[in-house]
Amino acid sequence: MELLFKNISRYISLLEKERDLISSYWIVKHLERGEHLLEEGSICRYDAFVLEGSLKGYIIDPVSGKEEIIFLAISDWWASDLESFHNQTGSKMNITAISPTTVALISRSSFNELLEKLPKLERYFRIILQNYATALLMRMYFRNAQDAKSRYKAFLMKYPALNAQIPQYLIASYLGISAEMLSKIRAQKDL
Amino acid sequence: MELLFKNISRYISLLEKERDLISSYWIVKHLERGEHLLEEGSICRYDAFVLEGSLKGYIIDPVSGKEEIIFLAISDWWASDLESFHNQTGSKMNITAISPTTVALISRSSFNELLEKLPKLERYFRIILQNYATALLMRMYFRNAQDAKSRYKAFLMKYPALNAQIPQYLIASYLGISAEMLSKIRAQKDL
DNA sequence: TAAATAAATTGAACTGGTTCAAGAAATAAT
DNA sequence: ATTATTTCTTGAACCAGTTCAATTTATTTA
Repeated sequence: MELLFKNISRYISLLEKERDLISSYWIVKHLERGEHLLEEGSICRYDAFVLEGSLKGYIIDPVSGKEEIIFLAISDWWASDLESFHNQTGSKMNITAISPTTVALISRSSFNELLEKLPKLERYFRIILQNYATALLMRMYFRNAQDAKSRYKAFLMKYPALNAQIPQYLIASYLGISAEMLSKIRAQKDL
Repeated sequence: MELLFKNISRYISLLEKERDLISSYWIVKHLERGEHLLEEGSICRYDAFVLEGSLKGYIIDPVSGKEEIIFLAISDWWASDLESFHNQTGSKMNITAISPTTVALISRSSFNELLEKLPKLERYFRIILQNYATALLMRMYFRNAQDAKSRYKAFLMKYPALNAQIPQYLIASYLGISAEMLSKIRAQKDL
């Protein structure tokens, strides 16, 4: 939980008793490799902050049955289906542990209650969403504007920690390229 | 400005004097067709809310010199380079009026001051950013998971107003396909 | 309303990346 | 340790969508 406080403290300052208040709203949960945090069709009951391990968020193509990676999350990242969590509607997404993982969870009702009791958290969430939206916009741009190799190079620069922890075929899908293509790119000597 | 209040009121309630306070922080500006709101390299000084008309946000490819549409914005939408605005750093983006356009502008310092005086606006911005991030994630997903035709069909369903107001070649770029391809898709009878 | 400019269309040649298939290497389970 | 499973690699055939080029249609502007 220390990790979450540290993350929040980057944007707003917290008093001792505010930390305690925040703490009381969260549940820590452990997931085995392959265990689901969210399954397609069900409602995203919890917003998750990753304390340790790694998760993948993905959509299964109804035709080919293939996983399309939507996001990857490791320690110090958030992982949930924003839409499903906030509207409490059925999710199109699956979230599954890639490796043994520990997450801090908060339910929708707790989330609302916590924000009412501690309105300055609105600011924290506003800022991290701002950063998230910026990152997403660039990720989308790069998918069309740059070829597979440049995208992988940019990914290596930006997320070395992800590259080290996540299997290559999932990174390929995250980048919007086939696993075979990424393998061929990595085989090239001029990276 | 009434449009902005209406937009905000969808998520939080505003008192008469709060509206007045908000009003005092905004500048209304008119842009001619082709006029720039933001140019690559310069700092995004204002966050813009579109009152009337249409804007395009785009990045010019350094190699081909082609415009890559990042976003399209019409009446009742926000339009700015979030990253450049919040960090006051040089932008990679251009924002230009597609047609004669009226925008409401707020500077970074006014934005901060306004949020301090009226903290409940944090909540408004948090929620619209949440929705924005959700929309972006889906837009990115569709670019890889669906073919050009399905993307255009989904676009027609989701943004009929955009389709009616924006030239076809800009919509093509927004969807991540060539103008020629979109022309061919539209020529097909089974849309 | 005519000339100039911008936008849309169409066809042919091309290509970056996919898909399929089959084997090798690495990792996990017993 | 050995087996089972998952991940990675490599090559060949293929294709959705691009690029280029030339023409038509629509929209501005003087």
